[in-house]
Amino acid sequence: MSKLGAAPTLDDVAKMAGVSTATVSRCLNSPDRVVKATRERVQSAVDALGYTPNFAAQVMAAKRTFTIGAIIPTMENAIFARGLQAFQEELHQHGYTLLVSSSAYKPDIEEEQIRTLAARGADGLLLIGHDRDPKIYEFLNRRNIPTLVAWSFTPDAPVPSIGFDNRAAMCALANRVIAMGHTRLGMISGVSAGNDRARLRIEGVKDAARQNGLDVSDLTIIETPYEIECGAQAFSQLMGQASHPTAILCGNDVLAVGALRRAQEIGLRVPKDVSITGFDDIELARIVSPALTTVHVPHREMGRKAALQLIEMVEKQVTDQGEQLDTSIIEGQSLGPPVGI
Amino acid sequence: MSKLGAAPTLDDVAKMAGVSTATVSRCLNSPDRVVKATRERVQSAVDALGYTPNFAAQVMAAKRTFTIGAIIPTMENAIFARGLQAFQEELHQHGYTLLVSSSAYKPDIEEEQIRTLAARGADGLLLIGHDRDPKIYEFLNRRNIPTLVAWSFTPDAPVPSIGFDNRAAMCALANRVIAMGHTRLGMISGVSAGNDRARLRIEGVKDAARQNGLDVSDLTIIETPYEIECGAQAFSQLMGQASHPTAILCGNDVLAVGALRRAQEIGLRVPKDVSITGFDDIELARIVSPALTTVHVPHREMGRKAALQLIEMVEKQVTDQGEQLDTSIIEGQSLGPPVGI
DNA sequence: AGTAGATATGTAAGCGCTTGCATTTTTGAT
DNA sequence: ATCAAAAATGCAAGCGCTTACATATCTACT
Repeated sequence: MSKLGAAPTLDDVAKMAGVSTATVSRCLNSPDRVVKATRERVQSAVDALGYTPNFAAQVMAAKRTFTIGAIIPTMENAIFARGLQAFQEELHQHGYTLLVSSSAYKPDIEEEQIRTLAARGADGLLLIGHDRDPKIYEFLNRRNIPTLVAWSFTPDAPVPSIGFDNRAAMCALANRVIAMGHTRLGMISGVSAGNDRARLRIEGVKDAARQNGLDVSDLTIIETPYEIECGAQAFSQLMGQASHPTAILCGNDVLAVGALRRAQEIGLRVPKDVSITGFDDIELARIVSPALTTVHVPHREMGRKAALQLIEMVEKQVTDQGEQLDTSIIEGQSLGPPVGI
Repeated sequence: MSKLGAAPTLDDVAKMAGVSTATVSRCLNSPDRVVKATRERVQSAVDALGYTPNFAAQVMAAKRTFTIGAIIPTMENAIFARGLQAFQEELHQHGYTLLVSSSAYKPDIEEEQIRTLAARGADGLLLIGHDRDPKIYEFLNRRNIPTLVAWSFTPDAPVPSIGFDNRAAMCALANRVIAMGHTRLGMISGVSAGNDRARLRIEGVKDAARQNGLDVSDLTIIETPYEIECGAQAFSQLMGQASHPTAILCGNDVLAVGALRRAQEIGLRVPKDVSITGFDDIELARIVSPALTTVHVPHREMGRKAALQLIEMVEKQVTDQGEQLDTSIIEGQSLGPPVGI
């Protein structure tokens, strides 16, 4: 018997069952290669000892971890929660474990975490968005770690992606806003540096402006971290302008909720006095009143498909193109026609 | 040089730098035990090769992972997010990595995850609440894995805890409600089986009722999962009763938001027609209107202190009692005096 | 009964790292 | 210069597991 406080090992089980460690290992990993009587003897030794395989040792010997790493920008709000949950569930179905960490939208932290996950032997990696130092892609490539990007689909990026067209989605929403009669648009965007989703959503608004003959230079865009309070501040800033916008497109629902709250605080009626739109369609968007008009993103589907594709990449060593998912516009009550001028 | 696609090893670095693997290891782990010239030579080999230590091998050899595991009931809503974030930050400060998984409030999943984390060599574990199969505590004890419970403080439990007195906190809130003049109380609680927080909060409401001479058997309590929609349904159910409550205490803010939304959907004004209270003081509580009257829990402080204490348990092999934190009542606009009968 | 072929089990070589101990080199006091 | 003590480095034994290969045992025929 091993020392107290130390976990029982394969060896302990083997001794107790009167077989070799190889047999115990086989009982656990490919039971059909072991005759029933032995298997049962081993099983009861396992139970008696409360044996659990040592993960590190398994990894060393088998060179597989059945672990997938995911690095998301934040856990503080719900943007990634639903998609990640679905991702996790699908992984679990296939016998994989998910390791999550969040980078707080900081590129250097993300890089450190990618290295950590690599060191921990992640069989594959899920990252959010494409924008990052090319050296990271080199590293991943050299290490031969299958990597998939989610929340943003771009066909010819260094790694395949599964997501949606942020630019087109935001453009569609902006077109809807303009079709309502708005000509003075404002935008509260997330910080676009190193964030392709934010960058593309800005482009989408600009596309719509151009398509409708609006002057793009009239469009005021404020970039700010994805936090409710920041959305509120940006809203004040936009509305403080001499000729303030009649509709404000927000880079995501969190910012939109901040803007909405501030609007109500300063006595503006939404959408009567000002329209506000979001992006993502997180639960929050439907809870506030008026409910947000926003872009629905198929989070669960994205998470599930990302898991399936990543597993395929890991197991088959193939790399396909990825997949583009559709978004749709959710009609809330936060968008209406402009009143007066 | 090792095979392509394989990570460089200590050996590769050692060869390139012309030293032994022991020296390379020391360079990385206790640089002061190596003379400067050597250290620099090794460092450049490390850089040139893009070497990252293999985590599994480190764990096997050193028997330490510098990893702390945490199992929380859910990531779907924000209840644990802030506390966990603080926990993580503090761990990071001390060189530890956090491994999180969520059990979806299912005891068997939690047990499996505890075993998984143990197999992965977690140096310590953070669990939420005390209620679980005693066998789990035996297992943890046998394996000698320092464990701390958060979100609920109970002095004489199997493992130390850092949290607050759920019962007293809820009792204080209920007293406040009763002091407003409410006599017909309803409660929408989380599922109390295997959840001491939920159970104690129910007790807290009962305590307050008794203290004020109300008939406890009049108190209708509905148990339902912690989801917005469930809160909404429970609200309908409570208000459908012949003599419905004038104030509804919810087991947490998520349920309260569901109740609030349903109230508004069916045209009840809060707090004029019915008062609603929450628990936890998550961001959501302040966003809805009217803002919730709720119990503030010092999430960040709890997370931070949990990290510090757990690290101490891991490093010093000591086990102190834990700590009780204070809660306070946040005055929102969802609680008011009852109107009419 | 005898034997080829299949099936079950054992043997032992690593996987990449840390670390106690042995050895070599440096240091500094004589 | 000399030598003991201190500092730097090397050697090699594991850590607990998987798995290729070797060996033993069992089938089902002739």
